Amino acid sequence: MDVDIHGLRAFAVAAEELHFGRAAVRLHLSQQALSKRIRRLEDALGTRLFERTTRSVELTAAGRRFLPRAVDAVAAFDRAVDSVRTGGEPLRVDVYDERFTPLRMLREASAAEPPLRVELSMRQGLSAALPALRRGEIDAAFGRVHDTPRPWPAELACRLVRLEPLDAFVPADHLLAGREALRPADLREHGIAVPDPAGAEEWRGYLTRLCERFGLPLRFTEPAIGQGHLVELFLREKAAVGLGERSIDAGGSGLRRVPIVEPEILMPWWIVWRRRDPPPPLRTLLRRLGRGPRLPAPADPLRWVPDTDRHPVDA
Amino acid sequence: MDVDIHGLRAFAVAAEELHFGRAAVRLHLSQQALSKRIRRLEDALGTRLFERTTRSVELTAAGRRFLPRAVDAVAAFDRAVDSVRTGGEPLRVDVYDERFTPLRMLREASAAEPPLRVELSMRQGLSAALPALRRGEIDAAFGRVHDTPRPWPAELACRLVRLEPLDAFVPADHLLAGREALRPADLREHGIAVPDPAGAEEWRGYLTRLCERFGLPLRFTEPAIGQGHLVELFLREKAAVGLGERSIDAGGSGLRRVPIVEPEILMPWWIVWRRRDPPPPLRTLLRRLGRGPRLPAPADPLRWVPDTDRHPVDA
DNA sequence: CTGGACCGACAACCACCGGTTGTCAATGCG
DNA sequence: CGCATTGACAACCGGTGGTTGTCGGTCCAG
Repeated sequence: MDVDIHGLRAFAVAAEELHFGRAAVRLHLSQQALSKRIRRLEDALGTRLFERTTRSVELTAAGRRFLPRAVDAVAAFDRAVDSVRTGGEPLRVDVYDERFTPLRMLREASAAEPPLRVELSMRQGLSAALPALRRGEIDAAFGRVHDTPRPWPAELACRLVRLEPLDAFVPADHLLAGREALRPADLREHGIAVPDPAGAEEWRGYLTRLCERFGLPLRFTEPAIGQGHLVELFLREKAAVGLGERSIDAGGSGLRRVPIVEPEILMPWWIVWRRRDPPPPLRTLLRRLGRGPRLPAPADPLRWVPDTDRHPVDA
Repeated sequence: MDVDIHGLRAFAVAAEELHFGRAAVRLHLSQQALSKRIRRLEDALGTRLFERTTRSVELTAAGRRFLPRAVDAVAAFDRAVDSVRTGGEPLRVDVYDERFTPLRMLREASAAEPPLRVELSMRQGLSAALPALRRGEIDAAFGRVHDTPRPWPAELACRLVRLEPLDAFVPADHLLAGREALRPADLREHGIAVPDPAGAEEWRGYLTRLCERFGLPLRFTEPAIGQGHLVELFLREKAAVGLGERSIDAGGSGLRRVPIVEPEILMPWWIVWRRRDPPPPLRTLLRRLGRGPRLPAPADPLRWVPDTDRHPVDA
């Protein structure tokens, strides 16, 4: 049982409103929670701050005496917090490429309260991002950790943060364009086309394993530069099916998106960082990204990742 | 994840100590809990406040910027709480006996701003004070924690707060009255006389260890009731030397005080309280009493305490 | 008088917070 | 090399503080 600044703030707002329901709304709590909080404060202070009836709330003499001091303490607290909140270093994160999920995840995570300042880089693959991470040039990188050079560097930690479904993208006049959904086996006679992952060996490895697993012919187009270019590359395909993240915006381009199901083909996104002494904004980011999804079991008929991705890299 | 005043207080204390272990003691936490609390604060603020190695703790630039603001916020918070707390319950403290150091220490500490309301008791020994403390009848007690019954109760915390020198007190016509200072060995042929500590086994233990260490004959007079009575008891001694705290006022009584040096004989005063949820006035008192003195090393030629007193009781 | 609206508080529930203990890794020193 | 010191990680768990559901008291209109 202890007095805390949140109690003082709750008291100050309730004293201003003299109505627990309105004060609760301002504090983003339920009325009951506010009632409890004020009660706890009174118990901790050993005195009543409000006289309450079912219809009115009034300050006691002790409450009136306390109010200016409480307001002062809350203001001093806010000043202290604000004095340091504005001056932090930006978090430097590599998001692989703008077309993919990491950028969106990072945007969402960094926009929550308190907002994180973030500096982006797009090295298009952990081959380039991991050395930068190890040199301290960036604080974190998104990518696929399997099919990267072994041994995995001991100073790096990683965590799976997303399994992004891949869908088929075909021109509107493609044979498969009218389908509601496709199974991987449906792609076998057409084959798939994706932009060459260039230096990103981990994604080349992923695609190779995907096509081996489902017996799909694989062709790499020229590397894509931005989403618009990707859409163009897919539109050029006459037979092969473009394969891309579900989040790709194909609207208005003449490109049609068809979900792949049974199993969904999942693209595993991991975040990688230096284990030792991560800066607090990175901790905040990691917390906001959460514990990540569960990997599908080997025999899961509904979701697929490569077998390699079920094994830990950072033993 | 939220910033709170306890985080600010932890930061302020850690910034003052620049040593997490000592700061944790002051805050009545384990070191790990403090480490975590600081980490949480840093995460919530989005910036590092300390640079830590296994051997040193330094403020960052952000930490230095934040510190005065944090101190200000904590002070404003304490002022607010204390402004309404003056109507709270008095702090109940046992000071052993009016003749000794604890009463003076408590008076000084409680007189500081904001003043603490205190209720005294004098149970003359931790044998009586500890059960009262455990029963919640008092909030704290002063005494010597060694040579008390084992095991030390887990719910009780303690801290050394003073090492009070003992001096010799002799009638003006005593053989040793003209001396500027005495060494313990000088007392050997005369022996020492002190009032019987009655139920205070911890002080009986202390005196026994003292006399064993320096080969001093020890005699207990009748128990003393108040300082005036103590002075009378010492004046009655023909050969033996009275032993008492330096702070005893012997002026105008015909009693002469002679310092004991090389080594000074130090009386260790500890404060004891229930670990769990100490009331805020007790927190304030503990803060004002400070970290306490350093115990002399075993081989220190200038200051002496019993060997037992160098070992922790609250393991 | 009755029914409905308003308002703060009680009760039950539970996610998670923040403490503890145990242990580890890094560092410094004799 | 062994030992001491120091901050942090890991596992654990009691309890905190929120939520939803409900209650009792009060007021007012029909």
